[in-house]
Amino acid sequence: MPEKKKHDHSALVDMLHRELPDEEHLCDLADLFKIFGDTTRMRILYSLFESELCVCAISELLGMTQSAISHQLRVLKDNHLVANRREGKTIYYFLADDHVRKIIEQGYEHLTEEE
Amino acid sequence: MPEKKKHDHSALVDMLHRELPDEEHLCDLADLFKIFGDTTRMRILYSLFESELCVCAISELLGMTQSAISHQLRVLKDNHLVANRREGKTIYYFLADDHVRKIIEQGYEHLTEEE
DNA sequence: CGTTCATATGTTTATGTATTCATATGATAG
DNA sequence: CTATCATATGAATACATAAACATATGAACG
Repeated sequence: MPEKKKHDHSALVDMLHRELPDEEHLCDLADLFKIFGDTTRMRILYSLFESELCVCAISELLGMTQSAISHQLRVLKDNHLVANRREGKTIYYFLADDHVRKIIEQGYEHLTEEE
Repeated sequence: MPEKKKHDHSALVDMLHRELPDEEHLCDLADLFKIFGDTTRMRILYSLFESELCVCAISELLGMTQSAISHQLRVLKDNHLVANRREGKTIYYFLADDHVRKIIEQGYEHLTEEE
């Protein structure tokens, strides 16, 4: 039997290992928060709190190029945080889900209660 | 007076500009979510859901070097998501705030309701 | 159909950052 | 005060990614 040296946690570690959710779920969760973790995307999402907006309205509002906004809208759409509808040439984006609001509001609470 | 060309949103943009919270707040919010947006940090936080743990227990549990864990614990601590206490040579880390649980749970809900 | 407007996408570049490796701190025991 | 254990930190490297730029798609209109 192996000598027990130093700080030994094997029992605790074994137990917790059984309790932790799959790595995959935790990874998905991190990936979700990563989407919120960018100022441009956060500003876009916040813009859409009020109402749906077309791409060029968002560009003007945030003072950024249409390309930059389009790229980020794609990320948001791929992750089901926004959706869009077409009206002629114009495409309107809107929040896909009420969870988006809740997640952001929860984060906001953390910040404000901290100061 | 300037000719009105193309798609014009100036009125809408002006209005929304007044409604958007400061850039600073939105940036802070993105920075907060950025912390959750890393698999290692997410795994650490999840480990601490059960109970406080010392650094080397976390390292063993996640199968990562002590250094990597220490670096990430520093990020988490600087952002007030975890706190620690000393007991001799050992330092125990724990969740700093119940918001941490809530934010993660909210994200988890979004993921599960989606599939 | 060819032009124009709204949006999307591919590529490049610059910046941020997670991990590793080496080393430092700091507490305890002897 | 020296050795050892737990943890922290500094520097280097490797990888991810946001924005810019150029170009492509795709709808409407004459």
